[in-house]
Amino acid sequence: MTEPDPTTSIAAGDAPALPANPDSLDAVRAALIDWYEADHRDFPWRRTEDPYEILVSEVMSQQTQLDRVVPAWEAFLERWPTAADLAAADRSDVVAFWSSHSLGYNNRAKYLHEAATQVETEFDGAFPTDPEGLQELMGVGPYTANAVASFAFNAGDAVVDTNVKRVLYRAFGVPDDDEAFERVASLVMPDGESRVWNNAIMELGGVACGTRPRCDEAGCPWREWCHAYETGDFTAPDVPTQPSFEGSRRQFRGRIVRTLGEYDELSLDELGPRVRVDYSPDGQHGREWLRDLLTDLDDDGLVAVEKRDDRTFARLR
DNA sequence: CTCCAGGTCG
DNA sequence: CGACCTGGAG
Repeated sequence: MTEPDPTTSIAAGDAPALPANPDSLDAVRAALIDWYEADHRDFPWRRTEDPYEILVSEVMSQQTQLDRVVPAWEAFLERWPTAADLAAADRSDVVAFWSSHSLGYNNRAKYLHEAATQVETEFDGAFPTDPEGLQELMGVGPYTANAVASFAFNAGDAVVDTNVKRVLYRAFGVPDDDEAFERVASLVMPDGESRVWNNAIMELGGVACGTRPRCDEAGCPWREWCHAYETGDFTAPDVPTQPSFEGSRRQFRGRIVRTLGEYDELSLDELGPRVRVDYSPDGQHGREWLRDLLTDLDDDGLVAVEKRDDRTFARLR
């Protein structure tokens, strides 16, 4: 019989990359875990295995840079230390907290509150421990379910986010295809090691293999196997560029929620000028424009709109 | 100006 | 598939 060829690619595509030789695959795995355990950023949620605390960190991290998440995460947990505490809170308080801490996407505050309620009412106060169960929770999709299962219970599959995709694309020539990323990510993760592994590969994507690669500065543990390091081609998968936030509908939705978080209730003409300086009741950006935004926020369950005495009032819901 | 742990819902 | 959020860093 022939010896296994150590350069054979497991990844699809034409770039030879991930070693098929089991010994080499073990070496690839061990190198990353050793690198992570030797030194990594000390985020506070990496010191807990409480699924509630992990979930809060994951939801916050999806939209905000990690350094800015830390103080918000600590303040949130100080105010609502457990899922039961959060479930018992008024949703408007949770949304107001979210907005005042500039955490973005107020809908996620609503989802988090709803998820805590589900844990209390549908799961008897105990988080599901596997990704399938976790996905039952509002606002928890495949990504977050895997992350929580991994970091809280060491029971997840490989996490695939844009960081992981970029690492796999560069290092092993995995084609820019979601199924290929899932397959290779799952293959390279050592069985039963989701907690340390997912932390480690995301750390790699965050500090060594970002948009700007820092292979040598960060002491990347995969240099000897890395296709990009060998060729000098550090192209990364295309990430869809998002429309500018400035002046967008989203920006004004955010301002409305933040403003209502500071008041009990406001009429249209009280709210308008606080949301945009060029508000004029009958102008281009007037009552009609504002009422349209409030209607959507009402539909999203974030704001309550009420007509009284021929006037319209809004409050956080 | 673009990028950043962008993923989830309807 | 479109909508949803922020602001600092580079």
